[in-house]
Amino acid sequence: MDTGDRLLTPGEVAALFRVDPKTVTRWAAAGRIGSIRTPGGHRRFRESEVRALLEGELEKLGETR
Amino acid sequence: MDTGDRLLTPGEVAALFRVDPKTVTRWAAAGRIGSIRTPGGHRRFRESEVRALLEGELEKLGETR
DNA sequence: AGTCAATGGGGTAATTTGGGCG
DNA sequence: TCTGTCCAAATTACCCCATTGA
Repeated sequence: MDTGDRLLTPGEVAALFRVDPKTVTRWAAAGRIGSIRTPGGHRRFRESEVRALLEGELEKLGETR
Repeated sequence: MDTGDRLLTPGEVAALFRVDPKTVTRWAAAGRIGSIRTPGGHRRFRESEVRALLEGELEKLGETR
């Protein structure tokens, strides 16, 4: 499985959780989710970590998507 | 199987059923409806599941829309 | 170089949560 | 048993505009 290194933008993560991109930024600032910074200061998130958070919740619904 | 449907907020689900958002929260807490949590603790609901529940009840009334 | 969508930062509404009460 | 409401605290959404990314 090599899906672990792909980076997601704040907007992509926000869409997965159905929240505002700004909210994802706050999660990063609060340390709830790890984030990488571009030289320009924009945040990027590891897909593996986001998937883990999301699917960790989805499994409670009995679906594998 | 790809059930990649959107997620709904408590308020949106409440509007569909014409109930108070608090009631939707109780449904989730009682396991009557599946729910996932944002890292901040807010609930999100699967549109497909909500629709299924809603349509299922509407059919009992012989309604198509 | 120049366009345009997305992001960051700051500040302010709106929503959600959880408990308890009726 | 199920639902609506009041409350305080926490989380999230929307507004601005300068900067970054593609």
